[in-house]
Formats: sequence, C-alpha cells, structure tokens
Amino acid sequence: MLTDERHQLIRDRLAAEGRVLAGELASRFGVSEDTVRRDLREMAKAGQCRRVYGGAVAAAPFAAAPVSLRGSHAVEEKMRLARAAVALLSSGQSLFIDGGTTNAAIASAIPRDLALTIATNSLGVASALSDHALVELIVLGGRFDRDLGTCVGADTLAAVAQLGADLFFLGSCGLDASRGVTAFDSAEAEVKRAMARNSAGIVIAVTNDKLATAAPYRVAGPEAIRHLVVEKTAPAAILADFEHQGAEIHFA
Amino acid sequence: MLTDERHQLIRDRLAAEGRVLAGELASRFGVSEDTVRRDLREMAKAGQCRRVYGGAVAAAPFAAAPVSLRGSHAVEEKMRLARAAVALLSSGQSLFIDGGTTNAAIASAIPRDLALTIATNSLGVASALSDHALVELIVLGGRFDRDLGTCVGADTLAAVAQLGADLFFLGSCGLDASRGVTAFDSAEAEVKRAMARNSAGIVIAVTNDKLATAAPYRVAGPEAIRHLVVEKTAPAAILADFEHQGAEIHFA
DNA sequence: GCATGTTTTGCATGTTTGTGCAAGAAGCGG
DNA sequence: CCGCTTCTTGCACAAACATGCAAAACATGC
Repeated sequence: MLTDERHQLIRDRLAAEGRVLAGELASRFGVSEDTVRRDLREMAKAGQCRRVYGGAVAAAPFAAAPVSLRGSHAVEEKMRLARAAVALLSSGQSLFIDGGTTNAAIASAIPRDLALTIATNSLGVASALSDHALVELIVLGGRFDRDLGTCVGADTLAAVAQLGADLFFLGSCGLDASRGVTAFDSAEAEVKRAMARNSAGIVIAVTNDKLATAAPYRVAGPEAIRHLVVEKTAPAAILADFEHQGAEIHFA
Repeated sequence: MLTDERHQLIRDRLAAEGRVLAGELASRFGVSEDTVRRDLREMAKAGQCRRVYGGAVAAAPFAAAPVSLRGSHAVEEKMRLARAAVALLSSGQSLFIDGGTTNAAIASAIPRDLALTIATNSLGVASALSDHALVELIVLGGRFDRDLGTCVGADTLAAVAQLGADLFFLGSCGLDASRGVTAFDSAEAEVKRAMARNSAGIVIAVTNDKLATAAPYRVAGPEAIRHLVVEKTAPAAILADFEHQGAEIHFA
C-alpha cells in the first residue's frame, strides 16, 4: 500500500466519521501504529486534520469533500451526461457554471464552435474553457476552497451579483423532489443561491447516486429546476416527481 | 515496446485505477523498474501524474496546467530561476503573483510546507497552487484573457484594490534600467500597476532575453524593484544598473 | 559504407525514504 | 503515588530512488 493511499483513506474516514483512532487504523491497514502516528502527524502539519490523544479528528467538521475525486469510477457516466447537457446550449447564451466533477466534464464537452459567455467560480471549469476561442470567460474570484475546487466567500458573491445568465449549471449537490437542491457546505450553498437568483433557468446533471439524496444546506426548491439531465437507468418514479414540478427530463 | 506505448498504457491505467506501482508496471511491461521510474518521472514533469514513493497517482483534477510551460523554449532556465526565487519566501508572507510562464514555474516550485497567503489573477498559478494545503489562495477574478492566461479588467482591479501583499512576483515583462518595468498589453499593465501599488516589494525573475528590453506600457520604475532574480550568465553591466537603483540581485 | 551523434535501456553506485522496533517522555486514570 | 496507554525520538534495515555509465538501436551526414 502506498503512503499516499493510506493518507487518502484516512481523509475519507475523517470525512465520514469525523475522527479516527491510531490503533484501529494500524490494524486496518496492516502497518504499525508508529506509521499511522507519523501519517497523522504529517496530515496535521498540512492542515488536513487535528491531532488528539489516541488518534485525530477532522480539521473543519463539514469541510471535507463530499466526493473523493480520486476514485471517480463514474467518469464514463459523467461524460455521457456532459454530452447530453451541452446539447441544451446554443450560441449567444450566457451561463453560470459552478464546481463539481460533472460540471468539469460538461465544460470540457462544450463544442468549440459555440459563442458563449460563461462565468464560473470553478478552477477546473475555467481551465477546461481556457482554450475555447469563442467563449467569453469570466472568472468569479474570491477565497479558493481546495476541497470544493471553487472560489467562495463575500468576494465571489459580489462578483456573481453583478452578472446575470440564461442558464445555471448547478453541480455536486444532493437532489430530492421534496427538499429540492441541497449542498454540503455553507459557503458553497451561498454562492449557488446567488447564481440561482441571477439566472433564468437551472440545469442539473446528476448520476444516479445523487438522486433522492439531501445535504444540510438548502440551495433551491425543486420547482426551480428547468432541465434535469440523468442517466438512462435513473428510477422513473423519482423522475416523475421532478417532472410534476416543471422540470424537463433529458436522458444521457 | 515503444516508449510512447508504455506511456499511453500507464495513462490508461491511471485513469482506470487512479494509481500505479512501479514494480507492477515493470513486470507487466517486461522492462526494468528504472525504465518505469523514468517514464513516471517524465509524465509527472508533463503534469500527467503525480509521483509518489512506490509509484504514481493520477494528477489532481485542476493540476492539468491550462497555461502550462508547454511550448516555452527555456523550461530548464525558468525552473532554475523559480528555485532561486522561492528561496526568498518564508512562512507567513502574503504575495501577489501575476501571469507568465516564469511565474507559473515559480508557483509550482513553492514548497508545500510554507504557510502563505497568495493572490493571483493567473489561472496557471492558481492551478499550480490548488493542492498546497497551507497556502491561503485568493483568485482575482474578472474577464479572462486567454492570450495572457490571466484575468484583467475592472473587476480584477477592484479585487486587487482590496488586498495588500509583502511581495509581488511580477512576470512576463520587458525590463530596462532606465525605463523600468514595461508590459505588452494595456489591460495587463493596469493590473500589474495596481498590484505594484499594493505591495511592499517587487520581485522579478527573468531570463536573459527579457533584460534590456522594453514594451509599450509602463508598469513601474526601475527603483521599485526590490529583488531581481537572473541567470548566472546575465550581463554584469546591465545588472549593475539595476543594483545602483536599489535592487538586490539573486543568481539562479 | 562508415563515422558520428542521439535515444533508449539496463546495470552499478550511492543516496533518500518509509517502516518497524526499542527506549524514554508525557498524558491519563485510579 | 502508580500502572497503563500513547506519544516522540533515535536507530537500523530494506525498499525505492536518482545518477552516472556503457551497450545497443537508431538516425544523420559525409
């Protein structure tokens, strides 16, 4: 097992349970407790956890990334979703695109012959669009959150407030027909809310595992969703709920 | 088996599993571990993976440098300059870093154990710093100029105006002992001027070809340069001029 | 054809890094 | 106070590493 892998697994566990025990990790990984303690010491030095007697606790309770970007097996599905999502676009439109791996996939799937105005707070999305000659790209700056891969905070909100868009590609969220769109992080949710407020329509592309799940922070009600892009295998019952609230369903 | 084929297979494997082991690849390809390590080293240098002890893991999602060092002739020199430039840093400092390939090299050369606050309008610099856990990263948003790889315009200026920094790493400019620092683009120069105004000291790292050249737009006078990082082969006469104006010369 | 230079590869070399073990210090509970 | 656990530090060893070198394969130019 690679040292880096161990660190990743510890991060995952911290995100899931908020704390880890040195002895437990040692037997789980099949290494000595000394090694685990060394790992925890390094991670604490890098600000990824806080060291306590007997183990470690998460640095900031809910800051952990909701998705481990590493084991992103669903890359095929996301590319399929992305291709279906960009079919909604036409030249001259203006877009908000926020963070998440699905949105990064969408950005890289945007055809190069579309003339669009795109504002994003995601570094990944901006990078993907940085060579699209016809795209007017606006970076929404602010404090960079490396767990989310996006800018958040007051500066970002101020930048969003100055803009308006036809469509908002809202990513990496929980989606539930009664609770609507929810986010895992308070600052993230604030930015999403601002983008939603300033757009004419919301587009959400999700893999099945996001359907019928909810996160702590509310972003928008289910009726705000204009377009919902899902996998072909998405449960019809759930989709029907969204459809009744006015969403248009698109299959990847 | 061709070298390129091997590289492609390693990329495939990284995409599928997120990590590879040097020993495993060696036996699979029927080559020595040294060869595999060479491959991984090259691929890491090209940003296609991240090297770890025992193998390599998939590159961080944003690390795919959009404005990479590709196509720039003097990669080696720039990395040397970068290593010399980061020697000026110490924990707790705050920095402005603007665009240019040399600054991208500097950003990627910043040690991971330095706690810094860094504000940048360069997508490449931001990407390079996106996995530095101890760096508080502030993205200066605005209209993205894809020729420069940076954000410029009124929004960017407003963001800069709210910040102050100890050092400003000023990149991609002309440098002349009488005319001072000059830029090739009006909007670019405006942002550089704002950053210069709000920093306590300016650091410039340049290859020889930038020395004793001037561009249309004036950014700062020669007396504003605090640190000048140059190649060992830089002409002494030119350096003396800058030294007389108060600059501290550092050789890469 | 032959000499010359380049690229790739494997091997020998020291060096670095991760790991486990042991000893002592420090925290915790009775 | 004492026993127990957890932690840090120093040390040793093996695995992984970078580097220099030489042989082989290949291209290039006279």
